[in-house]
Amino acid sequence: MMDLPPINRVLHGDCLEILPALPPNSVDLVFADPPYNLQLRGELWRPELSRVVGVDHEWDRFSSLTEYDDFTRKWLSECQRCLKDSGTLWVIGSYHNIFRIGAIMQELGFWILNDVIWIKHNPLPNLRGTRFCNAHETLIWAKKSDNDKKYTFHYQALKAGNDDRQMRSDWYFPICSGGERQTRNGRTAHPTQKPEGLLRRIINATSNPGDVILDPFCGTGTTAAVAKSLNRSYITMDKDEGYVGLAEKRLAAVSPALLNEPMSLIESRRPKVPFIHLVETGAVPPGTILRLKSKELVEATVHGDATISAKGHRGSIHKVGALCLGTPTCNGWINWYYTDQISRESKLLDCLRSLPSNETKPNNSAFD
Amino acid sequence: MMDLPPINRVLHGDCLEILPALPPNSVDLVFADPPYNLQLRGELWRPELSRVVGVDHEWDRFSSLTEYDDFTRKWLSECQRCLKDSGTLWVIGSYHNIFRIGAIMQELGFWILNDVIWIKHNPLPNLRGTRFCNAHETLIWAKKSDNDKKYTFHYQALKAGNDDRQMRSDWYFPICSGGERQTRNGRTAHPTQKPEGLLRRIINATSNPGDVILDPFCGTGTTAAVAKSLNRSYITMDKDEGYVGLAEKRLAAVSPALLNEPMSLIESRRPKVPFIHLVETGAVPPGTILRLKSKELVEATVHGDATISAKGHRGSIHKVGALCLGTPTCNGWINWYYTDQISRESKLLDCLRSLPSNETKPNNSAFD
DNA sequence: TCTGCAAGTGAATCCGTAT
DNA sequence: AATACGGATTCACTTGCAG
Repeated sequence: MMDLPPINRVLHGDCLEILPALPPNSVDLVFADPPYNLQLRGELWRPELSRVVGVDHEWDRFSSLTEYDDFTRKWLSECQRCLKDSGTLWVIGSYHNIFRIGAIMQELGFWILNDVIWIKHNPLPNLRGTRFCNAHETLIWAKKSDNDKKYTFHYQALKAGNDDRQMRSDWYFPICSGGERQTRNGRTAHPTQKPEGLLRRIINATSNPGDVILDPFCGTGTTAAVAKSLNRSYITMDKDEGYVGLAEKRLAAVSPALLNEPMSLIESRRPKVPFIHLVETGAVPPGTILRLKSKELVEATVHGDATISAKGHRGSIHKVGALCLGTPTCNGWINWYYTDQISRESKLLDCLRSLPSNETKPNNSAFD
Repeated sequence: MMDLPPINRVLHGDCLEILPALPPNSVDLVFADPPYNLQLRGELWRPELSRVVGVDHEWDRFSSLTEYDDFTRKWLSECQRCLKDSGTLWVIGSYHNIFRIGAIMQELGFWILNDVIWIKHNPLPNLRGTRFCNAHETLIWAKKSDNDKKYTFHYQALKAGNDDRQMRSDWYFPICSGGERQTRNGRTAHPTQKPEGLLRRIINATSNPGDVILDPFCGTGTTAAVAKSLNRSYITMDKDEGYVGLAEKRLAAVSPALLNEPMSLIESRRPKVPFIHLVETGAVPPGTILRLKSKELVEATVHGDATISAKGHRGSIHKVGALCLGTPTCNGWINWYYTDQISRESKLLDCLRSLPSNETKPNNSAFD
């Protein structure tokens, strides 16, 4: 057991060996981005015949679910021991691993406070059209245990920074790219580097300056870099010596913020409501007739799948609009009119898009 | 074991007793909204499954977790048995129970296809200001097993309804309210009634008209009501006789949509012209030289049997393209160029198939 | 200096039918 | 059941270079 925790250094080694040597009840906040156990099979190619570089690294390979669970239980258990009673822990994962992590956390006695969804504006698309595009990752935020100790949560500051509305569990950040993305020999250094904005929100929201933050899976050192810039201390480690060196170099270039410097917090916007939403919520039920903004009268019928059909064409409001108008492109939102059922007025579809969704509810059950 | 499944009725009883009597391999789609407030051993479970009730904290935590796990394993296992090999299952939950459900699903051999986040426009705020506002719920979509049977997924229709962009894993629906909310004696009948729009998307996206949909936790009957309105059959049940009556009444008022084509219509594009057709009709006569879209010049000769040859390879436009490019796969239509005999321009083979739908890509900037 | 086009890329459990 | 093979499949963003 170490007498003093190894603060503000990047340790080289396996967290399962280093964590047991840390003193108990000494850490204020844990952020962990463990291997996801992706289990990729074949190669994946983009339609234009470039290959997707998947995560098929040694550190993400486990022989079985059981082996992954054992690994998870060990590092979570050690983090729990290191946490102060008032401390909290964040973990991030995807559907491959997050259910196992959450279940084990509950078994270890962690007290879940929230799950938070990081929604990516620019995820990798589903290239084969076989599933929904995987556009998010899940974070779990939990107390060390169901104790009475108060945990750090800057509710008011978060609210003030969020247009005076309380911060919700859906967070919007673009994936890490551009200058923030760490490189080695001109190539992406780590396949799963997390955006600094995400860490900035986590650390600002759930810790205080001077706190000790533990990240057992250092990678490119995002947690440590943001912690340092926000005047927190960090304890971090990685099995891969290359990442240790990279993180050390990155950290050397980070200077702590002087005061409450305004943080550049890059956020992406929430996606706009697609046409299918209006159909599903009953604002534009199947069978609705739309009219095109054109010289000749063109009428289209809305179908249950939110496609429309007119003049023998079927597809999206945009495609069918373009085909009917004979133009290469068409923004269906500002070219199709519907009849408002109350005022009997003809209105642009786009008007329905800006309505709060609770005003677009049907009063009848199901579709007739 | 029943000879005929009890289609389109609301059964009264515990799903753990009714499900075992259903025939195996008979259900196309399962939607389950399992409870986490359970009355077991005379003890009302709290939303937090790991709530410590008694003196022996460890024992109580594990006792309540394992009881919930046993319950979960049983109903999931029965649903899995009832599912066709091509069938898929949806479950919805919150951080209180979704991690246990997901972990058990993986242990039972379900193959997760996506986790999907239902983001609520109007969630209940966190009234005490102690956590992030819980503004979402998590859905898991999974195949019965890791088999090679094709599951139903209407990719193209979803894309068409989503402004011509593939549907993502973040879904936006307001919570159920207004006329859709079921009441009993003027009060909310069920605390967690799901919005019909959510079920509409699930059922439209992952089933076909005529399919059998199983919901082991009927509640107010949202799944059954939407299934009926979309011309699907349903099997559903509830322990609570009050809910059975309520759901029956609700269902009696639902009429199947008249206008309801299968979503797959949009996917059954007009049959495309095979390459041999172009050779036979003289559009690409034997002897034509094709050039590959690649850095080095690769030329191929078209033969009378619609094979091509280049660099010692002979076969389809796809196979030879892949061999010349060194890629595992290649869509020859969009990688081989021919010279238009009139304009003398180099054009993609795909142009000869002339698909109007390809010419009307929306201009994304028009939607911002 | 500015604009436009081409190329590159990101935690991915990613084909379907006929023989 | 296993294999063969035709051909279907991507979104938002950044960087770099040409003009």
